[in-house]
Amino acid sequence: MDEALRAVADPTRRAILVLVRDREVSAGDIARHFSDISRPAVSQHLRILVAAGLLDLRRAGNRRFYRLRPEGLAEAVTFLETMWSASLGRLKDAAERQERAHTGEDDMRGS
Amino acid sequence: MDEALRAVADPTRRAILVLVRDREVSAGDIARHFSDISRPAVSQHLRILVAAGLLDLRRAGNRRFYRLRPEGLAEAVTFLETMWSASLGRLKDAAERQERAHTGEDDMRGS
DNA sequence: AAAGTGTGTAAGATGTTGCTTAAATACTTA
DNA sequence: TAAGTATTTAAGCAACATCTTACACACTTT
Repeated sequence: MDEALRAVADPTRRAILVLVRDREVSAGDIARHFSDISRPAVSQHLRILVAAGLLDLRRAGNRRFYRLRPEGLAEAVTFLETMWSASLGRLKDAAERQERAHTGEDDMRGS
Repeated sequence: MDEALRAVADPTRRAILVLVRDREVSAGDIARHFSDISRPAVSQHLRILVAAGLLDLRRAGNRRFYRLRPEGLAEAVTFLETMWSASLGRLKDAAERQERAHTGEDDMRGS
């Protein structure tokens, strides 16, 4: 998870993920989308993403095709969702508190 | 989102988030959980988390109480889930391909 | 008001990241 | 096999992140 979250923390790498989400894209085509940084820079980002398990690589002749590997995000998604779900808990608590504040009203739900 | 994901990329900060997920915790109590790093280091992490919108701060007398602010994770969670959902798409595609491979079988589902 | 707690800020050392240019590798085509 | 195309690796550098120690601030208690 650590590696995946570190990888995803960089905006260029997030842009790459979006680019290869639905289809394979060659290293060159990916690099062409980033006019501001050099091809080697993109290549380094790709290496990091592959190492983090976030990208699948297929070598075909001259070229290398990258594609999102969503399973690599599993742990990161789980972690963030677990944290995120705390908001539901808080809303629920607030609702219960408010409900209890209505004096004399019975709570229909069990527990 | 960028700030939130960068904040979450650090393991110490993730540990802090877990610590304050369900309850308020004072800066000192948080720091006590990290025997390996100094109190000021923890304080700096707290500042980063607050700046990223991931922590709520309540000052009470001498102490400062921190608590998870799940809304701060909204964009990050959405992004990761969007990426993550690509796996569902892929499984669906694979299933359809396989189905089509069964010669002469009709596809019952529309589209 | 002085001393005691709890906490944050400043300054600086150290390690890490992300970029660039130059060179190397891998495969393809003439 | 020589030249061409696609891509990565190497080396070096500037910027940034994280830690530490020393200090400052804000409240509380005596």
